[in-house]
Amino acid sequence: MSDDAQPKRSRRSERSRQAILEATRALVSEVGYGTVAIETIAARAGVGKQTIYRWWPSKGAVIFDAFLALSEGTEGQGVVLPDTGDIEADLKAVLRATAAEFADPEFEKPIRALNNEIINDPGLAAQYHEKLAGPVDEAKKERLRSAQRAGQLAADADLDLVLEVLYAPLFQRWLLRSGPLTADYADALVDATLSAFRP
Amino acid sequence: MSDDAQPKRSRRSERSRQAILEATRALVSEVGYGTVAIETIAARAGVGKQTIYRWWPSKGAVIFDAFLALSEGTEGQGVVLPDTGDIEADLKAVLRATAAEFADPEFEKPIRALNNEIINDPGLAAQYHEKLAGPVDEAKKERLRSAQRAGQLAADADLDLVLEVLYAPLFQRWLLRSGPLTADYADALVDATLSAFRP
Amino acid sequence: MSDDAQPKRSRRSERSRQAILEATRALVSEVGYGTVAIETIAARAGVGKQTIYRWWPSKGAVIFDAFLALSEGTEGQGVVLPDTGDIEADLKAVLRATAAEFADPEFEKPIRALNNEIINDPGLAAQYHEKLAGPVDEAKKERLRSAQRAGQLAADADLDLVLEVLYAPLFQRWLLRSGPLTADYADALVDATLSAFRP
Amino acid sequence: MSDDAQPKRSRRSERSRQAILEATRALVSEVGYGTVAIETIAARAGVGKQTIYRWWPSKGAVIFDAFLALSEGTEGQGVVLPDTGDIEADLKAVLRATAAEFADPEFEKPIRALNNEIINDPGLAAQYHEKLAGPVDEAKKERLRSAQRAGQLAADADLDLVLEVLYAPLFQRWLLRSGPLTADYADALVDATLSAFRP
DNA sequence: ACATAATCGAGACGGTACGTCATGTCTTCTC
DNA sequence: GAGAAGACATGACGTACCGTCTCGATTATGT
Repeated sequence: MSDDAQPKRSRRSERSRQAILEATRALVSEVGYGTVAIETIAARAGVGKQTIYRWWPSKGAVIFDAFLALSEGTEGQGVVLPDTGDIEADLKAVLRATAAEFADPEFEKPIRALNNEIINDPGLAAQYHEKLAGPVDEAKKERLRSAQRAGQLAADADLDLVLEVLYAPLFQRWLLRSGPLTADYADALVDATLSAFRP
Repeated sequence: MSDDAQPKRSRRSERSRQAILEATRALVSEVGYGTVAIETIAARAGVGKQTIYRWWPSKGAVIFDAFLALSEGTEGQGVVLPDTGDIEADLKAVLRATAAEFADPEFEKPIRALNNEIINDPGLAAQYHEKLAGPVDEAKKERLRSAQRAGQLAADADLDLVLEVLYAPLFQRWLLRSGPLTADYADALVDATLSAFRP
Repeated sequence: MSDDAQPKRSRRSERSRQAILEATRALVSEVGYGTVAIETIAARAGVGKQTIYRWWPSKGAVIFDAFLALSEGTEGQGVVLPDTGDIEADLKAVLRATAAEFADPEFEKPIRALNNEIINDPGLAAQYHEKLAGPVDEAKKERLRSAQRAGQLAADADLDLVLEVLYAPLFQRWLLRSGPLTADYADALVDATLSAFRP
Repeated sequence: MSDDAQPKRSRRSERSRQAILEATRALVSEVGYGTVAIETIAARAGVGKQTIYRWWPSKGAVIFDAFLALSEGTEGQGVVLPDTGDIEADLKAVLRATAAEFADPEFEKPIRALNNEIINDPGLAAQYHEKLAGPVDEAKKERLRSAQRAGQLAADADLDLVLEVLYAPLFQRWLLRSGPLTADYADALVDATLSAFRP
């Protein structure tokens, strides 16, 4: 997508790349996924259409890269979850925050746009897991491992499964709009999960 | 969606309606969601475009109705889950079947198309919960209630939550392609869920 | 190009057709041939591009039709050349007028555009001879026949050849800009032609 | 066109210049005028686009130069027409040869391309008359002068006019495809011309 | 003999127009 | 009067070239 193998080899214009990603981010927030046209992105970025087609294979790839660049800037080099020693409290804090983020109408359109791309393009899904979800999940699993060491979680629990039981219901509710994303709901999910994977 | 209050009042052609829904189903299976054009549906159904626009507000609504009609035909009037008295065995059977269905490439495109509509259109989401998910979920909850009565599940468990913990991880794996949908995985989900909501 | 075989059969919009031809005429006069874009014609005519592509196979065909329609309107049903009985005087009058028309910068761009199309498209050339040049040439030949009857022109002269000897030098001078188009030059051409085909 | 006053001053690559003209000639023959793109010429010539833009002001200029170079190579330093003492026979031979050349489909596209440039670009037209048509016309007029001296042509005939009456009808027939270019036609033109300018 | 600057190949860039496709509306004619 | 057929204005698609603009990498002098 955005190769950095031989960084000096390409004559690609960094200026244009940034402008395109920035315009994409703005437009996705404004009008949502389906309505974003490549022509509009190009116009907004002050760039020829060909410059987009030259470097990205599809609209989805541009949108994905826009988010990728955003998160790269945001995270710095790593994500760490709070570790107060109380796994229940820590998870509830994190899950409540996630629920709140999902509930924020501000994030609605961009996150939906991103998910739309991932859902319909296996290639982007792979990228998503590698570049975006992967590091975050690893941080979460690190916190769970700490809980295992503290005897708050079964030592033999499959941490990927734990994460799914914890987060998938929240994600599904948000995606399918099948229920409210309240703090209570977040708490209930943590309770259920910890109950399922008790030592 | 397209139902009138007075069912006999409309001069609508049932013949055309069926042809449209059938053509929609076929085309979604063949080419996937994004590529289905209303023009193509009309041509395939041997119907004027206006006949589609007259009765459905959007492409999503047509696709949704196509599935709705399908399931109405399939279900007859109700869904019942097996009840051997062993909730664990019954759930594993059901969840394995669901996992297998998701894994079947035959169902891939239509189900993804349906979800696509639901995800991006709140109105369709509501319809989905009312007409499609609702009855099925009710059947599942009936089986869970039976388990509660049998003392295999906490009497005060929130059955909606139980269903989410059970199904959402499977749904998410499929949607985001984040992992394989094996029978073992289905079993693990049942185990975790029952462990979480043990009496 | 513009079939009139079954006039009632087509659902074609006469309004759009006229608007397109009118816009084409205007644009050709304004910017010349090479610069006229189909997009611009469509925009000026308040018409979708597809409406142009639906009815004309090429830009050249549109331009040609624009002129065709113009001349159909102009001519009414026939062209007649003056016949004072003096072929030399009559031809000089006509040829001077033609030279003056060619020299008029106002007609420069449109006529060059038309010739451009004819030169590069054999199909349009055929149409040109049938619909535009044909009737005019016939009128000219009628005058020549009158001169033959009056004994001012060889009775066995090939009238097509006479017309070519008379007009082609003028046309070539104009097209290749190889010399001035004066009244004297027109006179000299008439003299040479009459001299060549004297009885 | 691209010649400098001081021939040794320029660091221009003769190799590239030749490659460009050669590629242009080949492409014009293959695809005709309208379709030749500068990008294609550059690619075919193995040359950067800028090298073309640096030395020629327009596509027309390149095409024109391609022909100019060709004819310079062909002619050597001068053109001479046959002079057997019989002007009629000599002209018929020459005009038949010209008609045959025009009729040769091999020459169709290149000559049409050249004329296209000349017709639409006054600057190129001037160059054409000076560099290409001029010398040839001078040779033709030299033969006509010889005929005048031999009393086969009016001594006061305007030789430019004679040439036009002789050649323009042929040129026009070819350009507008208004008739066949036969040997008989060539003969008829010579007859008419000589008849017009008899002493 | 070599530094130095013009020229070269390559090709990315912001653009314009292309010809195609699908949208949703409107019109015409048929059953 | 609903329906099939399909023309219409609109507007995005992805492609082809335009003419300009860097990029190193050769040349080819002219001190």
